[in-house]
Formats: sequence, C-alpha cells, structure tokens
Amino acid sequence: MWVMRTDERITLAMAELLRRQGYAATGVNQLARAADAPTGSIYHHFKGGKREVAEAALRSTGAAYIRLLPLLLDPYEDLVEGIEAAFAAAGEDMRGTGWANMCPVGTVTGEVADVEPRLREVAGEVMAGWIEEGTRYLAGRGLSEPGARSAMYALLAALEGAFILARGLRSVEPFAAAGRSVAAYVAALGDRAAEPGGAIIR
Amino acid sequence: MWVMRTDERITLAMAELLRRQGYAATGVNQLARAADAPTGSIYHHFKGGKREVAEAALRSTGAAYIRLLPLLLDPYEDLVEGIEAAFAAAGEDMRGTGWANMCPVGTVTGEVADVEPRLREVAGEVMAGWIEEGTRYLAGRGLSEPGARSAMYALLAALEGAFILARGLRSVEPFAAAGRSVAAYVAALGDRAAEPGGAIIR
DNA sequence: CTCCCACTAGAACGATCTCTCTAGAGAGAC
DNA sequence: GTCTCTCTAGAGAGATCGTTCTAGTGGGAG
Repeated sequence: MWVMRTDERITLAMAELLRRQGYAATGVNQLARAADAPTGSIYHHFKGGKREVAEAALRSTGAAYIRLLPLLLDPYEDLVEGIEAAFAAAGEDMRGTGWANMCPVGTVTGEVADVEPRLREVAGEVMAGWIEEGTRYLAGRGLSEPGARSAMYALLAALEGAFILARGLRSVEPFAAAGRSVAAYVAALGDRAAEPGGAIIR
Repeated sequence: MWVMRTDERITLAMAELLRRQGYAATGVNQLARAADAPTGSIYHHFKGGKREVAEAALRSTGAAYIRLLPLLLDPYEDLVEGIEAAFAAAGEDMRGTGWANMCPVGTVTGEVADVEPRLREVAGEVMAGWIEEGTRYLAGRGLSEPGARSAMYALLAALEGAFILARGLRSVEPFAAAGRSVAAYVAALGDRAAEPGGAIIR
C-alpha cells in the first residue's frame, strides 16, 4: 500500500489545524501528534520550523482551493445560478464538519498578519493567485475582464466572510445570502455587458 | 483631567490587540503593558482571566461597530450609494492604519472558535445582534423585512471578508468590489420590491 | 487618628512553548 | 559484510505562558 511522504503528512496536518484553530494556538507538539511524526522530523523537513510548515500548508491549500472554482461552476450553464449553488455547497460542507472547515488562508491572515509578516506575504501571494485564476475563469464565462476581476474580489470577500459568520452563528444563512448577493452582482455585470452600449467597466 | 477606569483601559487594550494579532498570540503580560496596568489588576477586575477580558472586549467593540451603520448610511438619501461609500470608507480606514484595523469579532471567530467555545458563543451573540439591529435599520430604509435581513447577512459577510482580503493583499480593491456587490444586491432587492407585484421574499 | 477595603504591584509557580541535540534505525552502494 | 546518509525518535534547554500569591498603597468612614 502506498503511504504519504512524511513532509506531506506534516503539511496536511498543519493545514487541518490552521483552519480549525489558527496559527498561534497550534503547537509543534500538537502538529507532530496530528501528523504522526516525531518533533525531530518536523525540523528535519522544515528547517524554518513551525512558520515554514505553515507557509507550505497555505500554499498547498491555496492551490487546492482555486481548483474548486471550475469544479463547482462548470456544471452550470448559467453562471449566476452556479454561484448560488456553489455558496450553498460551501455552507453545507461547513455544517457537515461542525462549523470547523474554515479557510486556513483567511484564518491566518486575520490572525497573525502583523506578528508574522512572512505568513502575511505568503497568504497575499495565494490570494493574488486566486484573483488571477478566478478572473481568467469568469472572463471565460462571458464577463468582461474588469468585470470578472471585480466579481472575483467580491466573490472571495463574500466567501471568506461567510465562513466567519457561519462559524460564529452556526448557520448556513450567511452562505445563502452571500451567494445571492454575489449572484446579483454578476447578473448586473452581465446585463450591462449585454446592453447595446457594450461592456461595462467597473 | 478625567481618566479612564482601569477595567475600561484593559478592555480597550484587549480589543486593540485582538484585532491586530488575535487571541492566542496575545499574552496577558503584553496586555498588561498595553493597558498600563499590572498583571494583578487584570485578575482583580476579570476573575475569569484572559478569556473574560476577551469576552468584554468583543461585546464592547460589537456594540460600537453596529452604531457605525446608521452613522455611515444616514447621510445618504440613496441607500445603494451609501453602501458603496461606507465600504470605501472602511477600506480607507484600513489603509490608514497600515492594514491592521481588523474586526476583532471576525478575527477571534475565525481563530479560536473550536478551542475556546465560550468566545465563540459571545462572538455569535454579537453577530446575531448586528443582524437584528441592521435588519431593523435597512427595513426602515425601505427594504422588506426578509430582504433587509438577507442584505444584512450579505453585507456583514462581504465586510468581514473584505477585511481579510485587504489585509492579505494590502489593497482597498476588495472593499471597493465588495461594496459594489452588496450595493447591486440591495438595488436588485429594491427594484423587485418596487415592482407592481410587491415585495420580494428572499 | 484608626480601620477597612478596593486596588496596585510584581515576584513566583508550574505548565507549555519552540527549537536543539544526541542516538540510533534502515536502506542502498560497493 | 561495511560504510554512508537520510530520516526517525524523543529527551532536554531556555524562554514564555496563564495564573496565583503576598505585600503594600491610598482614600473614605467612623
């Protein structure tokens, strides 16, 4: 049977801990236990220690998350409808995991951007990548480039915020409302793009 | 000259630290230094220790934040226009503070909801209060009650998410886009409410 | 004045933190 | 077989954590 490499196990365990309890509250010993690896192995694979593990975890989950965008939206011919459905799916996933499945990138950014500047940088790079890829995707679905970019900013903001509200309120309602809001925005962008005057800029 | 009570100073310093570096990364000694109070005084005023101080900080900033809603939106006769302006103002405030002025309620919720259940509860109460008061306000501005509630969920989600994105990306663009998105949603709700058929539900 | 009590002040405690260090296991080269 | 090198394993160092504890200060009541 194939087994995961130790450094991958460590990265994955860190990502899981980050999204449940953040960076500062996660200890190296706890990480070692979760990854089923001794403390020494962590420092063997990640000479930068806890921070370097967190960087790797942010990058790896960042890459995984953006792949969900086409995965969730491709099945819907109507983009607006797809967005509402995607938000609803995210909400159900959160409910199913006991309101724990936060986005680690958002959690870490909110938590220690000042105290750990390197993590802020990495999170910023991941987010910028999301914007770029997401903009390309939405433009491919018919939005103007500036409209797609703006919609992507709005979508990510609504999504990250919905995670937080849902976690605090223990309700999927924030996801439902955020989805309707972003859908309305994309619909408005599309309407205006379809007008005789042509595409709208903002 | 009037001086602030010690417990108020402690609460305020905690709120400031929470929104800059979160709960876990904030130490009691650091809090004492920031509040200019000895460690003993903290435990005299807050027998529950660090957690109780955080609870007080969440409640007090929660009450302060919701007051901003009418303060920012009342000057605008057009609600949709006011929402865009309010988001822009929040973004500029964040830029002006070096991208540090997060919402402590959002930060703490994302960070330690699992590890500190009591803080999650308090954050949930604060958020629920925001929804209630905000719904009343938006209904007073002409939205149907269900529409106002949904808009409030969307507004808060977009706002909390914009804080995070702006902090990571060091840009006000997330606030601008989130503002446009929520504005588009409120406009759509209003349009439909103004239709001959009457108010829309969702 | 004395008494009282709210509060200040910070030393000290045990636990826990990140990180380092030494010892050895195990696979592949020769 | 032996040598080598990567990785495992966890004990330990040194700092810092949240909290408790004792001592002392200062202002108002009687």
